[in-house]
Amino acid sequence: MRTSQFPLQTVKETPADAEIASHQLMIRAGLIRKLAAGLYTWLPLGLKILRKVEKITRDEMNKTGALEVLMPALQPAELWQETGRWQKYGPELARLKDRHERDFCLGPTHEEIITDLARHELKSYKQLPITFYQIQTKFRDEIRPRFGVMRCREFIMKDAYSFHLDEASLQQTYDAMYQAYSNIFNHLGLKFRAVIADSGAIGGAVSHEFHVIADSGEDAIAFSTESHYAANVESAPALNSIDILADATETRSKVETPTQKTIAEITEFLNVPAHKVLKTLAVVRTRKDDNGNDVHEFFNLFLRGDHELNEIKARKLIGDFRMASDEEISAHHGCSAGFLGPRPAASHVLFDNAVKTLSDFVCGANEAGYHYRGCNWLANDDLRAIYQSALANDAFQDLRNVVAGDPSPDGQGEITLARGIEVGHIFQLGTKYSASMKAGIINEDGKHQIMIMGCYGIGISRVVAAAIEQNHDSRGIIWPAALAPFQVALCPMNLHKSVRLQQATETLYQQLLNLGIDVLLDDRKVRAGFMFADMELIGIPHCIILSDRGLDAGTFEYKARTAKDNIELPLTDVLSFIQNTIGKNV
RNA sequence: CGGGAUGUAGCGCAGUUUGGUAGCGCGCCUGCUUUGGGAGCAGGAUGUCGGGGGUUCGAAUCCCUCCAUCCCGACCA
Repeated sequence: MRTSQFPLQTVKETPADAEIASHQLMIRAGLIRKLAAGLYTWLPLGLKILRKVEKITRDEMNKTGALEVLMPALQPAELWQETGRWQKYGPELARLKDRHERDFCLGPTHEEIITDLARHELKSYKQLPITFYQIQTKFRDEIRPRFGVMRCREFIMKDAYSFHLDEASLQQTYDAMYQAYSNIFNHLGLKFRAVIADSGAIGGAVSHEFHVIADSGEDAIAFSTESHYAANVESAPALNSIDILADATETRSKVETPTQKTIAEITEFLNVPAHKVLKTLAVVRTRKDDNGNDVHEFFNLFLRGDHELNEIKARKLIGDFRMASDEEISAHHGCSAGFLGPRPAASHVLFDNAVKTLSDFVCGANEAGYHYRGCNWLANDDLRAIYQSALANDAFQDLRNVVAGDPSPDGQGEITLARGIEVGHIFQLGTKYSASMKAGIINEDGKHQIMIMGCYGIGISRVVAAAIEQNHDSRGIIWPAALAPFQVALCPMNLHKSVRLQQATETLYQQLLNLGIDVLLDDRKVRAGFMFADMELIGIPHCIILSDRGLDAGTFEYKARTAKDNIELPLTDVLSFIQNTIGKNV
C-alpha cells in the first residue's frame, strides 16, 4: 500500500476530550473518529487492526470447533421479558419501539437470542455439546462513555455460547475456551492474566476474566510470582506471612497524642511503622426490628495500620454496613474516631487475621488525645481477655485487601499487584437462561432435560485500545507484530528528486509485496522528519529508509520501532534481513 | 442521577470580567526557497461565536431557556 492511496489521517495535536494514552493515540494516529459520545467510526487504518484481532479470535474459536453464527442486533422485547431481564437490565439497555409500537432493544449481549435459537434447533442429546459464536456489534447505553473505544456505547464483541447435557461437558468446553483465550492473547502478543472472577464463596458459578496488563487499567489484580494464580484484589483471600505471635519486648504505656488521629499521623508522631499500629474502624449495620423500626448496631473492625479494609469480605461476614459518622462514634464510644482501640467484653467486633500476630503495637486508648504503645496481646490482662474471647468467638477473619508480598493463596510464590483491562470473560452459566426459556432436549433416557450453558466474551474493539495502553511511548503506538496495520514502512528520502531512487524504491516495494509482506510505501512529498514521526505515531514495527546517499554506498537503513537508533546494512541483504527480522517477531 | 466545567474556523485555543467591525497557533490552498527528525517566506480560503428567546441604538460578551460535550462521584463490568 502507498500513502498516496492510503491516506494517513494523523493529527499532531492531542484532542481535548481524550484522557488516556490509547484514546489520544487512536485519534492522533487516525484509527478512529468520534461521531457522538461513545460512538466511533473506524477509519481504514484502524479497521485494519480491528480485523486482525477478529481474525485471530475467529481462527482460535474455529479451532475449538465452535460454529460461527450472526444474530440480529435488534431484538424483540418478548425474549428479554421471558428471562426477566427486560425489567432487570435498567437504562443501560437501549430500548426502542418499531412503527407498530412493539418493544425492541439493541442487544448488549445475546443470551436470550441464542437460547431461543437453541430451543428451536436443538432437539436431541446427540447434538450436544455444541458451541455457537459470533463477532458482532453490541450496544450498551453507558451512563458515562469514556476513554474512547475502551468504554463506549457501540462496540464489537465476540460472544460464544455453549450447550451441554451435564456439568462435566460444560467444564470441558470451559477449559477449551480458557485455552483458546490464552492462545488468542498470546498470538496477539499481549501480556495478560486469566483472573478468577468469583472466588466461589457463594458456590456454583465459575468464571474467569482475561485482563491485559497495563498501568492505566481499571481493575486491580493480584497474581502470583510463581504460578498462574490471579484474582481481583477485592476477591483474593489474604494470607499472612507471619503466623506466630512474637514475644513482647516492650511494656505498655499510655502516651499523649493530642491531635494525632490518622495512621499516618500516629506513625510519624510516635515513630512507629504502620504495620505496628492497630487500626480501629467503627461501622454501623442498620436492621429493621419486629416493629419495622430501624435498629443501628455498631461494629468495630480491627486491622493492621498498613492494611485496607475489604468491604466485600466484611459484608460477607456481617452483612451490609456503612462507616459510622463522627457523631455516632462519639455518642457510642465516648471518644472520636482517631482514638478508638480494643476494649474488654465488647461484642460486635471482628479482627483481621493479621492482627492475631501483632506484637509491640500501638492502639487507641478509647480516650481523646491518648494512645497506648508497646501493647502485646498476652502481656496484659485486658488485652489477653480480648484476644482469647476473639479466638473463642471466631472473630479473627479475613477482612483486608491483599498487598504485594503476601503469600499467594495457592501456596506458590508471593502476591504481586498489577492493573489490568478486562478484555475477556468466560462464565459457566448453568441453567439460568435455558431454564427460564425452557431450552431443553431429549436425553438418552428419552426424557426432557434442560440444557446447561456457558458463555464466553471478548471485547474485540477494546482489545485494540488495551494493546495500545500496554504498548506505546511518547512518540506513539508500538504495535505487537500480530496487530500492526503494516509490517514494514518503506521510507524513501526525497523520492521526487531522484529517478534512480524511485526505481530502487519501486523494485524493493514489489519484492517485499511478492514475499507476502504487508508494506506501506511512503511516497508522499514530505520531509524526512514528518515521515518518521507519522510512521512512529502509527506504530509500524519495522522501517526501511532508502536514500541516494545509501544507494551510492550500497546500503539501506533499518530502524525497529522499539530501537533508539538506525542501523546501516548492505543493500544486497535487505530482503533476507527483513524476512529474518519479521520472522523473529511473529 | 448528584457535583464541577466547557461550547468561538477542520484541530488546539484567546477574546466574555468592563457590550462597539471575529482573533492567534496548527492544518488546508497557491507560489518561491528548502529538503535526514513534524521547514522558511509571501499570498489565500474557511465562522449562523452550540440552538432558541430576551435586554440594548448595538450582544461571542448581559439575562432566560434548551441542547451537546468533558471531568469527578454513584452505577455497571
